[in-house]
Amino acid sequence: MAKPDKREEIVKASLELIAEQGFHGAPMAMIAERAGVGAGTIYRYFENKDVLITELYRELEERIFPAIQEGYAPDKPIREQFLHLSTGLLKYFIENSLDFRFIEQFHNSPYGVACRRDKLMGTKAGCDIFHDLFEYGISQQAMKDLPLVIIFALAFGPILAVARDHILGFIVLDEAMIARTVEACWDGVRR
Amino acid sequence: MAKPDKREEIVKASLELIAEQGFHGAPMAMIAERAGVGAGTIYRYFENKDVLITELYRELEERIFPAIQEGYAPDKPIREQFLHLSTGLLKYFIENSLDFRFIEQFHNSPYGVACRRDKLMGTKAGCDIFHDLFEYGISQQAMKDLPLVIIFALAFGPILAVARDHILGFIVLDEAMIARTVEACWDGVRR
DNA sequence: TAAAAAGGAATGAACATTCATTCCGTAAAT
DNA sequence: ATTTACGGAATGAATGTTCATTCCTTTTTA
Repeated sequence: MAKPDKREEIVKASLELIAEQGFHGAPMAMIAERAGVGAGTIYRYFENKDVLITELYRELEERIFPAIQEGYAPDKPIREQFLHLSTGLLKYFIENSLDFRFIEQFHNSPYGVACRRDKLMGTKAGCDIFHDLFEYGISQQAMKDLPLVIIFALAFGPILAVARDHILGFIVLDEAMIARTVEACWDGVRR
Repeated sequence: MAKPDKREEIVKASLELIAEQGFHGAPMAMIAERAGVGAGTIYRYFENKDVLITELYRELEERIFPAIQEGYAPDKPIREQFLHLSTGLLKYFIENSLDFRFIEQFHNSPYGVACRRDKLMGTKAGCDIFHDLFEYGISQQAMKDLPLVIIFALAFGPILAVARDHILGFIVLDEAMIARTVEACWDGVRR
């Protein structure tokens, strides 16, 4: 239990500190302290800080995509599917604000650009569900015939912005407001 | 002419370096070098790096808002006004990608949060045109009756995402595509 | 008791900022 | 007209701080 335990503590401490303070409010020494380990110990589990951060991001993705697919029914109408996935994503971010904050930091950093590129080029898995849904939606004329990148922007742009506003305390999103927001996103992409 | 010249060089160098490399690819020494001044000279014009960055942001805002108001006609229908302003914003970002990249960096940093807070609280000027338009649009039942923060998210979320994708080279936005994207944003906010 | 793991002080690189000095244009003095 | 004095602008080497990373010692495990 000792070994995986420490690793986990380190990852958790990194997530918290980076989410709360940004990359630069999270020096290795502080991560070590919060994780309750020595500074050198981190390097037994992660080659360097970059690897730690990249690994953390990977682990978050692995949590998120299964979570939002909960109860996903690929046979329902496109609109329903869209609402289901988008609502799931927004709720996940609201309920796991540390994850959201970290991911935002990550995307707005040198790491993030390479990652985005991989994703769009299809090199990387993860957004596949959305990717497939959008392609299907367009082919069925249920959604606007725009490049996928733009559909992604129309769908996720507002979701991320709203999640940010909620987490920063600029607004309180209850069930109803979440539903109305996601509906509005659908209005943006639907034909 | 000598005095404003140096200051301007410093601001320009900062914009370029921060936009291209992020805050951390822009040490003061490098800014000084690119500006063609000594490292100490920067401190004759700006108290410290924070002040330099904040000042730079302020100057950018002063350029942007007038630019997108070009030809704005407050008597046209709400839809037209929305399309005009949003198109202007998107085009500005595409044509001034350094500005866009810097602003994104800024918003995703400790500076940015305080700034957003000020904006939403109405403490800060700038978004007034949008603010007013949205409030009017809602009151006229032309736009969805959602909190302003959410309307902002629906309108600007996609615009910023699309500008980012264009600048990173994931897509090429021509006139037609810009128009279709902005129309889609309108679909998101309109009743 | 040997090997693996953990610890944390020591190291050195990167950085923002400072400050003693130089430079240069203007103006007073001769 | 030439020299001298002055003051603010500019400079960049020096400083002190903050980190990521290393390395050697101590502790735990097998």
